[in-house]
Amino acid sequence: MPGAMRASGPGKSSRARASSGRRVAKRPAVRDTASRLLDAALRVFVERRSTGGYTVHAVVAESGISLGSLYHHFGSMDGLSAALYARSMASLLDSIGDAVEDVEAPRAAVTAIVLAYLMFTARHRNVATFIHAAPAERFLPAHAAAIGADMEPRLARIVDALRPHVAAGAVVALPAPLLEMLIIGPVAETARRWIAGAPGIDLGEASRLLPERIWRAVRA
Amino acid sequence: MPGAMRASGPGKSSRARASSGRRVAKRPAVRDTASRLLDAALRVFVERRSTGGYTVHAVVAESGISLGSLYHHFGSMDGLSAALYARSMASLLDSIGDAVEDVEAPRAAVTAIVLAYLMFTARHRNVATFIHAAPAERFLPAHAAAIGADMEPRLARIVDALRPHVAAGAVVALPAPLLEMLIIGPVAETARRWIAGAPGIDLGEASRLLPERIWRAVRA
DNA sequence: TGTACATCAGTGAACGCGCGTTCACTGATGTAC
DNA sequence: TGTACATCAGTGAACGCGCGTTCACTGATGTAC
Repeated sequence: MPGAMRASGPGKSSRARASSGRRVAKRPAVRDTASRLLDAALRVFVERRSTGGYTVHAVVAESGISLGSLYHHFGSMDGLSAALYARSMASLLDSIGDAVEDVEAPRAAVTAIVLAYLMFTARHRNVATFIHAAPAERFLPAHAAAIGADMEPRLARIVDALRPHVAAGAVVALPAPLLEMLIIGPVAETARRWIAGAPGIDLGEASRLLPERIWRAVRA
Repeated sequence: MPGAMRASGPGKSSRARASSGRRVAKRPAVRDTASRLLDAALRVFVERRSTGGYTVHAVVAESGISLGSLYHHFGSMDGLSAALYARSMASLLDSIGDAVEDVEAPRAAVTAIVLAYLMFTARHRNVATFIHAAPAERFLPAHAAAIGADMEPRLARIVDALRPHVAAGAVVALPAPLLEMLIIGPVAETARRWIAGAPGIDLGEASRLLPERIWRAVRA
């Protein structure tokens, strides 16, 4: 009985068939198993967090991958959560970094950051949900160093995009963290409430109205 | 052995002595037991959340009040958490409401809200910690209605303080939620990071610099 | 006033469930010689 | 090339701990008559 319905998931067999290149991949890549576990963890977190259903056993059932394999790759449930957080933050920060890259005008740069954040939230709602909820979970402190190291260069890329405009006097010369609060604060709070389903929050409306107002807050 | 160290906590006996009025309170008021449990819950949450130590048994040990009494008053662990959240939010919203009341000028009103939020965070760090972390816990959905009813009039008081300035054309006529995001967003994010111990976040500095910038974001 | 009863705050041992974790195992692939 | 061994992804039954909750109880106070 155990394992009866598990033999041929959509994963291994179909992928082996699909790779019609030089070498047939008989053993699926490590990345595959790990990222399928992360995908399952995200779904379970978003769908069952409110009922306390975010558990190893639920992730294992959702992914169709064995419990032992999860521990083989991530060491612990907290390790899995930390890896999911790192992957989620990387995705968000890269989206913003890509959007602001090569934007010359200061106002356009601020607008690009705001719109990229809101668009990411709309397009990857589950990821955004995890990003905003995860810091309150208990896995963070233990993995803070690794996560910080992963985020640092991605954050720096965004900060660097604004630095010349501050130096040139186009953006107000505030301490960097406060400048970040003025730009990210309203956007993050909007995302948070939209995710929570608060009434009257419309990401399209926010995208139209917030950039102008945030620009006014930070221009010199 | 059990109960040996519990007989004469600072609570009952000293309070009975202190009330030297007409009638000696032989049985401590219900509010006392309930609020001592809430106080203990807050301490336990702040001190042990990161290690998963926020549990009924920990709250009971911290408070010196029996487990059965906790269930008598709050019905469940989630009920206790929800009550703590309602009390915490009421405290924050009342602080802001008091600060903005009777402030005439629009700019002064916005400044008062910002400063009241930051000052509350600095003065009641534990309460602010709970306010920001609690929405990610699982007790909220079940008690959302009761908590919302408790918050509604307090929130309305703050919104009403700004409404005339929007009507008079001194504050930009944005949808109410977006106006709220522009004012509360940077402040809430600053508070969150300060609580998390992020480097470079200084509430005094934020109090000096943010009001001016937030005012620029929302003035017409 | 005294007696009987109802109400309610408060107690803490005990329970059962479900959680994260462990571990002995299989089998495929890589490596040495 | 074949043989022996090492490595590593993957498996799932089993375990023990600690969590939230229950419940039969005590004793103080309020109420009826």
